[in-house]
Amino acid sequence: MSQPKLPPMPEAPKDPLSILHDRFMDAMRAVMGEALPEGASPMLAPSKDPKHGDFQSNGAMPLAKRAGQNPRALAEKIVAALNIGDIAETPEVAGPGFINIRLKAGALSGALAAMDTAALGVAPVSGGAKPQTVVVDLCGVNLAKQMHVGHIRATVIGDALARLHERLGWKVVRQNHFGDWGLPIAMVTDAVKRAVEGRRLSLASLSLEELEKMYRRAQRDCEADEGGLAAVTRFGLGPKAEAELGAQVAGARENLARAQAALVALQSHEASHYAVWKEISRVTLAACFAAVGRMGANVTDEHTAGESSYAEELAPLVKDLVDRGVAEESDGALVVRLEEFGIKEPCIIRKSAPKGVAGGGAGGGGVTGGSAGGGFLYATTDLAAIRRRVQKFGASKVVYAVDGRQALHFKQVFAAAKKAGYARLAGGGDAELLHAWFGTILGEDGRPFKTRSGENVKLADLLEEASQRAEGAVREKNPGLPDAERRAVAEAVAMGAIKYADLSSDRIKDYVFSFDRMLAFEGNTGPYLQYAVVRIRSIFRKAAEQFGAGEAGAASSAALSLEAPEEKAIALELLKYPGVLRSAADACEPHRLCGYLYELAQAFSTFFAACPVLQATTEAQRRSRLRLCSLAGRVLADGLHTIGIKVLDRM
RNA sequence: GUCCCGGUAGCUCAGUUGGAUAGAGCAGCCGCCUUCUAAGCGGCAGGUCGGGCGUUCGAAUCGCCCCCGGGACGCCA
Repeated sequence: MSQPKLPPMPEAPKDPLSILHDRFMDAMRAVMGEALPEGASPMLAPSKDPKHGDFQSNGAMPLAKRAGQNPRALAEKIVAALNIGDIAETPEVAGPGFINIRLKAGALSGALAAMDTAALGVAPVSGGAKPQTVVVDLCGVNLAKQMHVGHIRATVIGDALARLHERLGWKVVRQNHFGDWGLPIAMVTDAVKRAVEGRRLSLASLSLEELEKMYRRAQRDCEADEGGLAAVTRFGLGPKAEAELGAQVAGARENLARAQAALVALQSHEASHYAVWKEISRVTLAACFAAVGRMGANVTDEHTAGESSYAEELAPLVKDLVDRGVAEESDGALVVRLEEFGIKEPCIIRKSAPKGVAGGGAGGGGVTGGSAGGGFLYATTDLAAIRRRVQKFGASKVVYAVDGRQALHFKQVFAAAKKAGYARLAGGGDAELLHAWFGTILGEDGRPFKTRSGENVKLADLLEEASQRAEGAVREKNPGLPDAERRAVAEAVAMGAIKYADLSSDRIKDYVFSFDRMLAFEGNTGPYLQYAVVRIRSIFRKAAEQFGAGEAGAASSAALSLEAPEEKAIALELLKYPGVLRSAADACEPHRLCGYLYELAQAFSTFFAACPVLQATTEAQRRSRLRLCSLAGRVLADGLHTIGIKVLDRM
């Protein structure tokens, strides 16, 4: 068959959209000459309604507005100057100045064949040069605490953003910013250490449940009810109340003092404290990696950088900021002022000196930070992290998958880092610092998702429940599956359902968590997408049975004929893939990819119902359709992999 | 009080630098399995895009003012 002549394609094939874009720019320049404004664009987009062709250009209208011309007349002029006869029919001008373009059948199949490569038409961002580095901050667990629903988003969104960048050829460094340092950590370390010494606890068999209880208790035991005591004394509520509160306050003060001593011991790596802390850390992370691994997120020990790993850097960092005049004193605290960034609230990097005991805070700077001030704060650690990520890891982009409530904090830290020069790139300019924030997971009552008793829902429990529910569903829908495969399928379906529910809506919004909806397996869900892949793979199994093992191979180079509207619709959908990936990564919005994959799956399902593949009327049609199935299947599988969802052969 | 984010069909959500008749899914109703997995497909019905004013050929989208909900606001992380 005669393929249309396309412009030379050295590396990645040019998709019809970028070809059209170039030709339109030429035509617009020809029509407007010098008057063509700087950022002018043909504003090409896929048409929403097939009646309006395959693509439309909306650029003539704004152009006419700025030039004070009649939009329709300008559109006509652009069309007259347009040279796209090789790939498209003569465009029509419609309405106030829309230009509708219909591709020639050969151009569509040619473009589709061009993207039928291992890379699926996706060119690496670096364009063959040395890949750029992006750091993705994700997961964010805390020592001695179980993961709960709140960690789903930081993990799943962060992992998806990392995968998106990897897919586009970035070098990705994942960083699990582990909350393993500071006074609260010292409290629980001290409590565990004493329990072990008192033989009430065995270090060898610590469980995270126990640790979490001890963490809460230790914190409570350090909270002195000073206000209560003052009130009791002032209002003379009796010696008994006074004595009870007095004892509470005295005990709390003692506990606090001991925790502060423990912090000092930890900072100097004193052996007995350090060993206990290390073991608590190990137990916490083991549980974290188990849960995260079950979800298929790639977060392990090598991606984990505890706050403790920055402890030694904080005092020199603060000194550096003071020496260079970046930080200044304010009410006894050290702050970086950010008015020049339009931020009123300064970034506090060291507390004012406490009246009584020294120490405390994230870094416990009261000890290592010298006598001039109090402890460091989490902003201090985050500044050190930016410095490490940009200057040591070489990141030109740092993405934080962290709860939206920290938006102001990150605004401050990003600005402070730039002011301090910690985000400066080797080649000049600052690294891009991006807070890819997300909203809260809500229960079906519209309030933050909690158990009936008001506790946080444990991540591990939630994953297990999803898996159980999915297994029931799989048993019902496909009773023929062997036990082992059924469990594997249920597991993949359950995790896919949870992750897709999280990724498929705009991350910035809160979303309502519902097992029933995500596991209904209907409509816009993870299982629907997995199912589309399963149906495609099933076709290929049957093809091998009916036509021999070589059939798939024969189809892979078959001529594509896109006659049925359902075939054409898939083709147009497939061609969007590279652009969607790029836009999702640029905006750090995985839901753009999810929406696309859902539309592709829908296009496939419609095709599946309308166009017999194995029962096609001719061998040529069968092979063309098989090739279309193959492409759809590979894009779906690639896209699902890119958002971290497993693909199955059967379900 | 200041600032940030939301408000789109009964419910859950999409809606690309302003573009054509605002789209899906669920729930409801009507069809479709002797043919590749019906976890599917086709169709019907469902909307003052929170409200108002403005900008213009054109506004869910941009500007201003309100209303409602959530969140953050210097020594917690």
